[in-house]
Amino acid sequence: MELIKVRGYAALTMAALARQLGVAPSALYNHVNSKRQLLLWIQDHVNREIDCSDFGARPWDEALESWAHSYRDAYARYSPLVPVIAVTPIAGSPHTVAMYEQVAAGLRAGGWPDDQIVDVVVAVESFILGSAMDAAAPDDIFDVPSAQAPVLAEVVGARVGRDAARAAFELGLATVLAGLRDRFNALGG
Amino acid sequence: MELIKVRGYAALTMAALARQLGVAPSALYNHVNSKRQLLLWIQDHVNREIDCSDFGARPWDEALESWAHSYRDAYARYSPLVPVIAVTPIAGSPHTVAMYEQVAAGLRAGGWPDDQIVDVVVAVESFILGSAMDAAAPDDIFDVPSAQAPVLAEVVGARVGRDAARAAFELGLATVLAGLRDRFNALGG
DNA sequence: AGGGTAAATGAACGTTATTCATATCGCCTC
DNA sequence: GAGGCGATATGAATAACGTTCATTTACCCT
Repeated sequence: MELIKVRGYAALTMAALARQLGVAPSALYNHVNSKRQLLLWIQDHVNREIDCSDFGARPWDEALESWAHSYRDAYARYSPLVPVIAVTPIAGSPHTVAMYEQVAAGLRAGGWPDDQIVDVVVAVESFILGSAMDAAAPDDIFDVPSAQAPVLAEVVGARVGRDAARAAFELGLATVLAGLRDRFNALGG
Repeated sequence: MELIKVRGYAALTMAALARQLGVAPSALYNHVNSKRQLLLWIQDHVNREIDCSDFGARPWDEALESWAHSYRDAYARYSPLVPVIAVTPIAGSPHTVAMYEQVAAGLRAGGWPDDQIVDVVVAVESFILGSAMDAAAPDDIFDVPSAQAPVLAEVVGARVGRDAARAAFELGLATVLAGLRDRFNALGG
């Protein structure tokens, strides 16, 4: 984790890690099966930073909101992990399992039907992980000559504020939560 | 593109591409600067598959819906590209720029204010790209021993149907669109 | 005292993307 | 038709990378 924080994610190589530990690269393989497994350990560790404490303590939508914020902020700092975690089974990552258990229990207690809970979680998580990747994008990603795309150039210029990725995330999260409340209220019939 | 389709994405190596073309690997560098640039060409080509034709022809929310479907389906087939496109400036990818121009113009014509259009697009796109990555995940990604996480195990079992990733995407997209309509209707004051 | 286990080592391998000096081919101009 | 130039192909080479393996070292427990 220290190596990633100091030198950046690309610097996390087996050789660099070994050097950091004052050890030969091959020695690492007495403790970890592969680099992929190492990344899974890191992912499970990062997931400990995610705050699920509002589930059970507050209404489901507020809990979902603070969870989403915490989740996005954690992976905005470790965005190269996103493609890994998106396709990796969670069994074997205890903190990850514990997180999902808390989220699922919170939604169930909030009144969501069992057969929609996973889809709701996956949908929200897809948005979160997409936003975390977007947070790693350069600020000028949409810059384009106005001769080529006049409308686009104009609306990009109309965007105000400094942290553009965060603003888009906030708008999107508010939108998702509003939509989920609509759906939830329509459940009763 | 043929190489990816037949052998899978991991098989797209500079050496394999050269062999496919009946040429030495080093010869490729007379035509492309790096593998990253090659991926950007592929991305721009994939973006041609995305259907934007409803923008301008139908209401903004319906256009956004068909665009999102088309976008997700395209990148569900090329999910390893997602982390690349999420952080790459669009200038220099003509079809990509044209796509965003059409989306931006459609939202503006639909009545969205200039200063929210980019955030709306980025938010929807984050959800789409997250969903595209999720589509590449194994079906049993959430399988977990029920002793470890009883609620989670139960709601995972309660999920019905075959294409789980698609179901989550449909639920999420409907949710996002509902939330956007709420926000749009609240604009007038 | 000795055996077994955990951990470290250096050398090696195969796979990447990428660079470079050199060579070939074909077209345009004189 | 000769000469040259630009575009392209080539093979050899390099630097990372993850990973394997046989071997040694160190230490704890009996």
